[in-house]
Amino acid sequence: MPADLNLRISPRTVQQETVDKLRLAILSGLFQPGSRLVESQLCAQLGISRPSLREALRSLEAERLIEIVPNRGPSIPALSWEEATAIYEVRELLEVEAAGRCASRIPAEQLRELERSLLAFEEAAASHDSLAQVTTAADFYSIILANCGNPILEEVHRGLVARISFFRGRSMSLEGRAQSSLAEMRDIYESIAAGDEKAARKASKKHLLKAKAAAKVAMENGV
Amino acid sequence: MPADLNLRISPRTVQQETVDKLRLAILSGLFQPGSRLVESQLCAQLGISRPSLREALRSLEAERLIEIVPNRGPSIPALSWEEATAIYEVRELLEVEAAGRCASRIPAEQLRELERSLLAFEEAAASHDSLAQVTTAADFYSIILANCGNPILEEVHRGLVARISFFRGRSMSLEGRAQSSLAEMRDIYESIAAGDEKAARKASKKHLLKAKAAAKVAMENGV
DNA sequence: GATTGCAAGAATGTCAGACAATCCTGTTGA
DNA sequence: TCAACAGGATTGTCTGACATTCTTGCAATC
Repeated sequence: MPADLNLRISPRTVQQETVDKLRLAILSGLFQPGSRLVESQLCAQLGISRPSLREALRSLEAERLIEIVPNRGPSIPALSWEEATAIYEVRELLEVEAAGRCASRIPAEQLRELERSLLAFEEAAASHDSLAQVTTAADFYSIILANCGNPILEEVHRGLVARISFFRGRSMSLEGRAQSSLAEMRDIYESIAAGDEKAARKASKKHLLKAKAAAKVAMENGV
Repeated sequence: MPADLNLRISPRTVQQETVDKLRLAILSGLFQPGSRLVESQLCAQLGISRPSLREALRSLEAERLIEIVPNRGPSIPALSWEEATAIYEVRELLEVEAAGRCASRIPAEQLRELERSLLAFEEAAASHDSLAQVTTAADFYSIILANCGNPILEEVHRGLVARISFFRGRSMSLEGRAQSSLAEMRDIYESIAAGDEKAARKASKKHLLKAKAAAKVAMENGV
């Protein structure tokens, strides 16, 4: 029996469920940025006790998905454009690196998976379902990050992307953004498929810069 | 009155104090890797209640400084060399970028601060106090990261460095490591002082590669 | 009318105690 | 020797409580 086969069934605790539910709610924009989360209300809605909720909130605070100010409680942080820019810059650093590494080491099976996710995004881009666009695009990146050979890169990237999900939904719904995004992602895919590390980095960098620019436009339009 | 002047005095809560105390304890190696942290014991030692402790533990879990397995409780993760390598690689990515940016934008006052920290490390290197060496070296990086113009870069870097503190103490006590580390750091400082971005990146990269190699040796020696 | 001061209500920070579910360990029995 | 089991230890979760702090509306003052 392989040693790394983890047979432990990890029971899902109330706190884990709560973190997942709240994270999903935040990422899908259920709460307005700046709005406060009242513990007693959340307890009632989630059907859990206050200690369990507070543990979950501490986890989300450490992920920077919420802020907790002493004696004021938790709230959804309003991301400034400066912060978003900083995140995009670091994300670029990580994603470019991941794409480059991925080009030289992705297994054939995973490459097919990447192609599938590209096709899924193509379909979403053709429709006008911006939620599907964001989801399928996220899948595409996830596969790249998961195959770059560095789990930390993946972990950090996931954390950062979560924090700018607010902008990604809005920029994707800009006129023509989905289509040009598709073209850029196809470039990335083809560079990786060709095993061309340098091209993959270049394509990835270009994509990120355009995504950042689109996010800026979306923000300034105040969509 | 400037809008960004934060006059709010933020009261320190029990949970914050606890997170800080435990983090410090973990980083200074008070707990053996793999050892379990028993809630009731920690409560007694810290003089706090279990709910407060559990909140603090969730924060530390999200920072990846401890692991919490359902029904087994918190423990200090034993970092494998593969994980440490992955962290060193991402750290390299971030630190090289930060050094490069820093070279072209650090204010004169902060540059002097950087020089002071270099001198402090020099002093520590001359002594055989490896704790002082790690501390002063950390100060040196902190100043670079704080002046790279990207707070996210700094934040992510801090999180990663914390996780490999275990190795840094050990590698610094290798024969001659402190001295060669000093030479590398002086290179970085001088490149930054000269405003030479390219040289700063190069020097930073070289330093990181050597640090990683030293950490590997330290680990294999099983110090 | 605008501002200050105050008081009631709401929300948070923290604790104590409880109990079921799970894990760990040593003993017993085959 | 190995498997089953019993007991204690530990965690997951809840309820309830209370002091402290924040918020808000109203009254009083300039």
